[in-house]
Amino acid sequence: MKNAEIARMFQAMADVMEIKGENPFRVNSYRNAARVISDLAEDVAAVAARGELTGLPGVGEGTAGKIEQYLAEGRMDAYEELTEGFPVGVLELLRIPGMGPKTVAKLMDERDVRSLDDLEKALQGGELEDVPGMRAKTIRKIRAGLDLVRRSQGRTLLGEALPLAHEVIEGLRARVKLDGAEAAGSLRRRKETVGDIDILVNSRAGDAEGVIEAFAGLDCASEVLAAGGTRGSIRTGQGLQVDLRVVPPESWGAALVYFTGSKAHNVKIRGLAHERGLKINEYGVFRGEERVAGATEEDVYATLGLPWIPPELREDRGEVEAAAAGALPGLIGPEDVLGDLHAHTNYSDGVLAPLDMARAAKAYGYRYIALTDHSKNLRIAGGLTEERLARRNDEIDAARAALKGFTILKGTEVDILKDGSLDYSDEVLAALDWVVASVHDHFGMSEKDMTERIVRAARSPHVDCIGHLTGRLIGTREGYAVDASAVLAACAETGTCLELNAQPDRLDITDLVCREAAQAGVKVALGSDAHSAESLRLMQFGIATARRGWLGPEDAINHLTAARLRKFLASRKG
DNA sequence: GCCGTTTTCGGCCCGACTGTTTTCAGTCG
Repeated sequence: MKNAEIARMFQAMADVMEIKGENPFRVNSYRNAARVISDLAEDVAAVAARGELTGLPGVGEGTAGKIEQYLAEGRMDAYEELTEGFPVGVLELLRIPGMGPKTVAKLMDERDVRSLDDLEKALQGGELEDVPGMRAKTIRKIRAGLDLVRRSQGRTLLGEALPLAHEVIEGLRARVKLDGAEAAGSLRRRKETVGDIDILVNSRAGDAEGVIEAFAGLDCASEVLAAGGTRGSIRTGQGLQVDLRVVPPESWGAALVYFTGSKAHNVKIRGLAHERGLKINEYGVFRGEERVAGATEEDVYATLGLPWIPPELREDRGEVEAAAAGALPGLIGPEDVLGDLHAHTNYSDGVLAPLDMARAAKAYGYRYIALTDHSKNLRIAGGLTEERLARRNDEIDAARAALKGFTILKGTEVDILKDGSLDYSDEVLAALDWVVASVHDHFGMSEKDMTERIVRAARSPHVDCIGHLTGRLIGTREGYAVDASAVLAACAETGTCLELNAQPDRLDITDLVCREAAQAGVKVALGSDAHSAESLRLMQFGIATARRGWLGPEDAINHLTAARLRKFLASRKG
């Protein structure tokens, strides 16, 4: 599947055009194409085969032609022409907060800065100090931004890594027969970012070489770093390293435990093994020379007197003690999430009409969806004036009539203004079923001011939920400074929910705050923040984070049926 | 480059904030 690769190319072309100062509308259309392709649930090649590329929103003849050329020839003239002679490192510079295309172009022209390393040197040498229009504050901001990008470098979002891991495993299955294959490591623990992908394959020694050979021959392998008897290593087009290990059946469970980690978790269970006179490694559990377990994870944990521990918990955050005490939490799963509580329609910045979005949610298996379009303050995202909100609500009424057996909640993602007041009047908010309140501007406030701002919103009787608590964009933007505990305390007092935004680059609140919320008695509201039918499936990353945060079904408000949810909301307002 | 029950050409992407300025350019959501 070439979706990610093609999306990346359009994104890169947009970046280059922007630095070169080309027509911003044209740039935007490339970005739009990139987003549509990466959001696509199916293989873009399948869409192309049906001749339906131009049916995708924002894809016209030009874009379709480029995609078709890439699918047919593995290259794209437009991409090559644009990027020829353009230093690849320059695009990295755009990831620095506060550095946009103009600044990048200026530093390129005036100081020959062509990469993060060049920028580092220029900063150290004080070379930026006499660049026109650049003074101490700007330079400090760039310095801080560079540090942030450096820190996050080498990590890939779960949302990118997981589909890639599936692709690798499916690719292997298509070529060789496997008894079992699973992604281990931080990916299996569903950490928000991963450094690389570790894949284990369960196969007899005699078949190992064929597996490695198939692995090295995968479409996504742009470079083969190693290919031995039982291990292989490739690098994908996106620059992500994938390691493969072939493990014999008798060691499968032990290897899974060992390579899933975390390191701290493994240290802990090795300690337990030692107390029992056992030795545990990636090949099995041993008493002296004798292997006493190893074929399954359950067996391995059982030799330590423990039940199987879900991978998401394996961080040495008390899970081993809880397991020993028979007190592991029953974790929330996809089947427990009965509806999505954050989604946009084409009234604001989504792509589907309310009825179509509801149909998509129903097809996804939900019983309800909250349509939470932006409020008027957020103009760039098509925030709704009161008039447009009323029209959207009328359209929801019509959609309700057309879609029996499914509940559509009239919602909003209302901006929390600078002073903590809301972007709609109490009257407007009172008429809605579900109100998510989010911060979208003035990120630079002090922690004290930001906390007061959000707490004030949380205390509004019309606010059902605080959206993306910190506003972070993983690897791109630090969240705003906010005292999560203070917000939790306010939410606990008023019965306001806290959103777990499932977008893979947000995952906001974090796993740790999830756990704190549950302890504080604050319900978590899972929302995909979907802007299209395809992005409804991003919910899986929210669920993964909730599991890492030890949440059970009852900790999430989405576990309520539509009727109970309405009752709960009514009781809050009453 | 895309798009069209106002348009096949001319809009689309607006406004606030920041830092550098003395009237504005760049970034961001």
